[in-house]
Formats: sequence, structure tokens, C-alpha cells
Amino acid sequence: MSGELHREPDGHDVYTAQGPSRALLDLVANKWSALIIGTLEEGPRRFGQIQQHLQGISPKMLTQTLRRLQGNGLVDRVIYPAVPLHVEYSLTSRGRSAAAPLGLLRTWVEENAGEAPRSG
Amino acid sequence: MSGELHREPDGHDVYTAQGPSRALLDLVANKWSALIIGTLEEGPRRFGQIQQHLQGISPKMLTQTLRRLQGNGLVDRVIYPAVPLHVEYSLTSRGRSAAAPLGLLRTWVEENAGEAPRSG
DNA sequence: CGGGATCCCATATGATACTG
DNA sequence: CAGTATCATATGGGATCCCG
Repeated sequence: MSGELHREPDGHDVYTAQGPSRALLDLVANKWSALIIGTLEEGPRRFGQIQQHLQGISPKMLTQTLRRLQGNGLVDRVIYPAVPLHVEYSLTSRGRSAAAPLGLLRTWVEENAGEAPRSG
Repeated sequence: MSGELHREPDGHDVYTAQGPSRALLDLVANKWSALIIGTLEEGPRRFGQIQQHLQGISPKMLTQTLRRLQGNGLVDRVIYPAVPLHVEYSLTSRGRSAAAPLGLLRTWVEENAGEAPRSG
């Protein structure tokens, strides 16, 4: 495990708890983020399309997650001021670079789902 | 985005909301899971060692996450009934297979942290 | 009509103290 | 040392209402 390590006086290393990494990791290592980014990987999508595709996300979580992704420069939001209103979300180049590892993670999940299930 | 799709009568596809994937994704697409698995990737570690390394996780979350990982067959827990008590956690082979995509995700995070930060 | 803000409750998470 | 118990708070999430 590399990066963002901090060497202690007594010789072993720890993670700096307040590093910016933690916040970003919290954003991308997140169920909805992973799914949304996966959806947008296929191309630009509208709010309702994402909601349909993810089948079970509430509009609130969708909005909230999209805003966080947008705020961190992973997602672009474009409004087409037509009637009815048309808003399109798409991945930025950074978002696409994040989509790669997330895609592998989702693939791993799909290949490993349905075995040894247990709540905790 | 592949896997676990469900074709609707009207032609477009959605994700089955209640599939086992969602639960597993929720487990691995999680900040603490990603960090813990990353720590154990270096080798077996004791409870306190993980806690030190992650610098900021509460014992409760550590226990809870370790148990969930164990319950899903990603982590092994071995007790050495000595005094003082000694408990060691390690990745199972499945855990190691999950460590790969998670490592890539953490790498991405480290390479992309500290830019365009924003809360929401 | 599609997009999304608000209200309110359930659960997740976290700090801290305490025990086998 | 390795957790568990307890309490306080943040976030998740559904239902519903509002706006362009």
C-alpha cells in the first residue's frame, strides 16, 4: 500500500488521518459513486435515466452524489434550457480515469457475488 | 458496465436493485474496507496494528468492518490464546483478489488528491 | 413533465469509557 | 491487547412538495 505515509519517530509508519486522500477515497469508495460513474461510463445520461438504471436510488441520494462528484471534478453537468427541462451528466476526463479502477472493482464484485453472504 | 442487468419489457435495461451484488459492492466500495484490505495486503496484522496504521478509525468501526469482511470471506481471524491476548487478521485468497482492484483505486486516489476539493 | 429541494426518520459512524 | 457498551452526531434515504 503506497502513498501518503508518515514516518513516526519510533520507526513505523502511519497514515495521516486528515490528508485530502481520505475525503476523496470516501467519495469514490462509495456504492452509489461507483454505480453512477459506471453508468456514465457508457455515455452522458440524464437524471431520470441514471435513476432508472440504478433502480433503487432516491432522487436525494442521486442529486447529492452527483453534486459531490461534480464538486470534485469527476462529473460535468450541462443544462439544456428547453421545455421540458433537460439536464445531462457526463464524466470529465478525471472521471473517466476514475472509472477504470472502479470498473475493475465492480467486475470483481459481480464475479464474487452470491457466495459466502453474511451480514456481520 | 457489465453484469447483473435486467431487461425491461419496454426494451431498456436496469440493475436489479436487490441483487447480492449491491451488498457486496457496499462492503468493498467503502472507505474503511479499502484501507483495511490495503493494510492487510502487506501481511497479517493485529487489531492494534491496524488501528495505529489507519490513524483515526475507532475501535468500533474497525471491529465492525473486520467482522463484515470476515463474514464475506475476505478476511481470516486467528486467535492466539496467550497472555496478553493476541489476535491476527489476514486476507483470504478471495480477500487478496479484492485487494488488486482496491489497490488501483487507492492509487488513483493518491494521484488525484489535493486538487479541485469541494464538499458538495 | 423532468429535475431536484425539503421534511423527517432510520441507520451508520464516531468519541469515549469500560471489561474479558 | 482486543474488543464491547454507551452516547452523541452525521449521513443515508424515502416521501413529498416545488420550480422551470
